[in-house]
Amino acid sequence: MNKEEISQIFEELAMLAELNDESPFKSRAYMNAARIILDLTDDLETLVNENSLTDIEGIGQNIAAKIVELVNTGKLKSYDKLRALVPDGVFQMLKISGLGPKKVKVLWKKYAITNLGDLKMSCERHALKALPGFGIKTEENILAGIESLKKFSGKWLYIEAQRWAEEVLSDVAKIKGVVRVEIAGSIRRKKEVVKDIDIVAAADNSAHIMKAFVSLPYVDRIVQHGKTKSEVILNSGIQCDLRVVSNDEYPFALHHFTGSKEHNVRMRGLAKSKGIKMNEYGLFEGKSKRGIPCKDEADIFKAFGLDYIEPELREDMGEVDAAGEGVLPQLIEGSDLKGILHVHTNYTDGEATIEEMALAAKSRGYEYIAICDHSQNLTVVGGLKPADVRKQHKEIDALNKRIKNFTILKGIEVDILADGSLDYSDKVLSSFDIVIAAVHTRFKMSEEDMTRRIIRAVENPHVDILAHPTGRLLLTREPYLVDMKRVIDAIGNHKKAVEINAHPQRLDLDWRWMRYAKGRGAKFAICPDAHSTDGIDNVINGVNVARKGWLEKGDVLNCSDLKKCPTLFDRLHR
DNA sequence: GCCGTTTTCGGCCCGACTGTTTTCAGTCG
Repeated sequence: MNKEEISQIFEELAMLAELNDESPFKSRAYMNAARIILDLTDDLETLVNENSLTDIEGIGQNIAAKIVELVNTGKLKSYDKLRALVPDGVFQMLKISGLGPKKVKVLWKKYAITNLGDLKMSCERHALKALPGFGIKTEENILAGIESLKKFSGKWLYIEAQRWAEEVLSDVAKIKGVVRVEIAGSIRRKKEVVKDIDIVAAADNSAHIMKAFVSLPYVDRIVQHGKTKSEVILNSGIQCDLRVVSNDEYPFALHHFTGSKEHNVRMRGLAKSKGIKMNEYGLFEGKSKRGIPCKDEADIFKAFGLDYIEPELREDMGEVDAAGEGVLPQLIEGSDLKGILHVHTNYTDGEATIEEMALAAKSRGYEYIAICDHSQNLTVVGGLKPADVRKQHKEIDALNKRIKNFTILKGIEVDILADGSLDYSDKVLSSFDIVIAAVHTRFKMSEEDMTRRIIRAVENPHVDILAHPTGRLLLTREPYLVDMKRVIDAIGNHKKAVEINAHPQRLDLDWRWMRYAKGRGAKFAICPDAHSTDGIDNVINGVNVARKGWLEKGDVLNCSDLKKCPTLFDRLHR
C-alpha cells in the first residue's frame, strides 16, 4: 500500500469522524496526518521497521498504530468497520461546496439520501426545505454545487489560474479607492495545482469595491457578496475570492490569505507562545485593542524575530524554525539561469530549427542551449537514428562557428529502454556533450521493475541528467510507480542531476522531494522541455517550484556560466 | 487524536458570510 492510498484513508477517517460527531480536533488530527504522510520523503515501511513513526510531529501512538497495520496488512480493521456503514455517495456529497458534515448527515440519516442523483431530485422537488436548517436557498446552492462538481474537477494548473488571477488583479487595481492589491493564496505560493484565486486589497471604503468586483464582465455567478469579503465563479469555472481591508491591516491580511493554512497555524502558535494574538487584522499584545504596527509582511516576521519568509516557502515544512535560526535559503531566481537545457527541434517533434531555438535563447539573454531531441526508440515523433545524430552535430558545429557569444551544446533526450539500458550504443552516446535519460514507454511496470530500470540508467556513465522522473502529467496522468527515494539516492551517489521539467503540466521532479535530493548530493537541471521558441519561457515554472523546494542557484546546473566553467557537465562525471 | 519548561488533563487559530433564524449554526478558508 503506497503513501497516496494510506493518506486517502486518513482523509476518509477525518470525514468519518465528522460524520460521527466526534471531536473536531480528532478529525483535524486525521487530516493533518493525511497531509504529513503525503509529504513524507522517508519510506513508510522503513519508518515502520525502525519504529520511528511517532518521532514525526502530528503522529502519535494511535495514528502510528494505524499506519503500522496498513503497511503490514494492507488493511485497517477499524476503518473498514466504520467505512462499511457509510455509502460512497455520502462522501461525494461532502465534496459539494456549501455542504458540510452536519448537513450531509441530516440528509443521509433523516432523509436516506445517499447519492448525488437522489440529492439533485430532492432539491428540484423542494423536498429539503422542510428540514431544520435547510431552505429554498440551500436547495439552489446544492444544485449549483452539483453542477460545478460535475463540470469541473475543481483543480487548475498554476499557469491557467495565474493568468486569470492577473486579469482580475489588474481590473481590481483600477477600481477607484484601491490603494494596494495583490494576488494571495496558493497562486502566490506558486503551488503547481490550485483550487481558487485569492485577491487581497487595501481600501477605505470596501462596499463599492465589492460591488465593482462582483460586477466584472467575466463573473459567471456570485457565491458570496459581503462588505469585506466576496466570492464569485468566473466564466472559466474557477472560484475567485476578494478580501478588502484597511491599508493598516493590509500586510496582516496579505499574510493571512497567502497561507498556507498550516503555515498560519504555526505562526499563530508562535504568536500565542509570546502572548500575542494574531489574526488577519493585526498582532495584538495581551488584551490590547491596539495592534503592533507593521508596514509590510517583513515587519510581521520581524516582530517575532524571524527573517522574511518567501511566500513559496510557507508550507509549514520547517520554514518558521529556519527563519528563526537565520538559515533560510537564498532562493534561486529566474535571472540566475545562464543556459537552457532540453529543447526539441524540427529534427523530431519540435516546431523550430536548431538555429531558431538558439537565437531565441540568445535573444532572451542566455549563454548556451542544449539541443536534446528524442532518440530512435520514440518512432512516433521520428526519434533520431545514429545517422540523424551525425547530421545534427554537423549542423551544430557550423552554427557554433557562425553565432557569436553563444554556445549550442549537443544533447539528447535518450530513451531508457524497458531493461534500463539506453537507446544508443556507447559510441553514439559518447558523441554528445550532454545526455538526458527519460522513460517514455512501458509505464505500467511494477514499482520494483521501474525503480531498477531507472536506477540502471542513472548508473550509466554516459548519463548526466534524469528527465521528468515520475512521468506525471498534472490533472491528467498519474505518475508511474517508482521508488523516488531509491532513485534520488542513486542520483546523489553517482553525482548526477535530476531534471526539474518545467513544462507546466509536468513540474517533475516534484518540489516536495527537492530538499531530500539536495541533502543526498544530487544536482538539479531546470529544463523547459521546449517544443517551440516560446516554449523556452516555460523555465520560469521550473524556477517557481525550485523555490518551493528551497533550492539556491548553486544547486542548479544551468545556473553555471559556460565561460567560467567550460566543462560544465564534466564535473558530473568526477 | 496530538501534545507537554503549566507534562497525563485540558487545551487545540480565528473570523466572515449565508441562510435560517430571531441570536446562531454551519461552512469555508
